[in-house]
Amino acid sequence: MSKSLLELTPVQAVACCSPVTREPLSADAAERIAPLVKAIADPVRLRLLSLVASHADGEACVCDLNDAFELSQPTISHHLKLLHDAGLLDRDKRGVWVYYRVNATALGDLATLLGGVTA
Amino acid sequence: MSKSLLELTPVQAVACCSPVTREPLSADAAERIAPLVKAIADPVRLRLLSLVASHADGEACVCDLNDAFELSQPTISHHLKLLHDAGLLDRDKRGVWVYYRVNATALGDLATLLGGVTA
DNA sequence: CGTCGATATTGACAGATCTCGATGTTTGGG
DNA sequence: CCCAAACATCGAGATCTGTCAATATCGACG
Repeated sequence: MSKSLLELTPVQAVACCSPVTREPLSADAAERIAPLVKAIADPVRLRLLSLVASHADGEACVCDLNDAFELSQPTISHHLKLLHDAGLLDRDKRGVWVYYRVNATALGDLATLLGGVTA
Repeated sequence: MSKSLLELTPVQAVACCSPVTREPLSADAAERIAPLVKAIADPVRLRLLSLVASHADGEACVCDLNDAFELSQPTISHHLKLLHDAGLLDRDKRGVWVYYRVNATALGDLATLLGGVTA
């Protein structure tokens, strides 16, 4: 992997912030938050997230996910990587198969950040 | 405006849906939700939203917003249009000035949709 | 070992997005 | 009227993104 181990995933960089509606976001904070939002700003990734989240046992095998779309395997792999890099999906390789599961904390933080209402 | 009056803004098309984590999102629903998320998937637009939301009286004049960025006036105008088209910002023209205010319901719906946790 | 099946990575291309300068539109004032 | 100021729209250029085919990697199993 080309990414430094010292780097934070977008979601880690965001967990600290108060809701967007409370006080003006600094340019710096906005630059850190945007990638996280971008990660879910795509119909395929929204469905992937949703599929994994609502799957039995809370996890889904890539093979299942591939079958749910009329897209090539590399394309699904690409989207999963983006979600994983953002910290929204955790990955678990067991044998030849790879299972993804939602990082609920990450999603929750993001929702709180946006909502402001949701305490 | 080139947009039909019968069309829904992204946020209107989304308000009906249950959280992403509850059940698999249909391809159709995902296509409707994604534009709304895209609308806030940019650092400038996140800051604009935040600036408007946290502004005194809950509204901000474009002139104030322009001054908060080192970007050209057309660029800010472009981003405000995207947020407005998504249904996240309401617009109110008074004389020569234009005031934007956050559509709290829209933001709340979006947060709920993502969080699932937040009831 | 050699092969096969499951994922990931790479390289390339089309289309979307962000930004700007130039220009248009609307409103209030002189 | 005509101008100036506030904001929007247009057109263009550079960069980013989604997708695929081809290929690499990695683990299981004869």
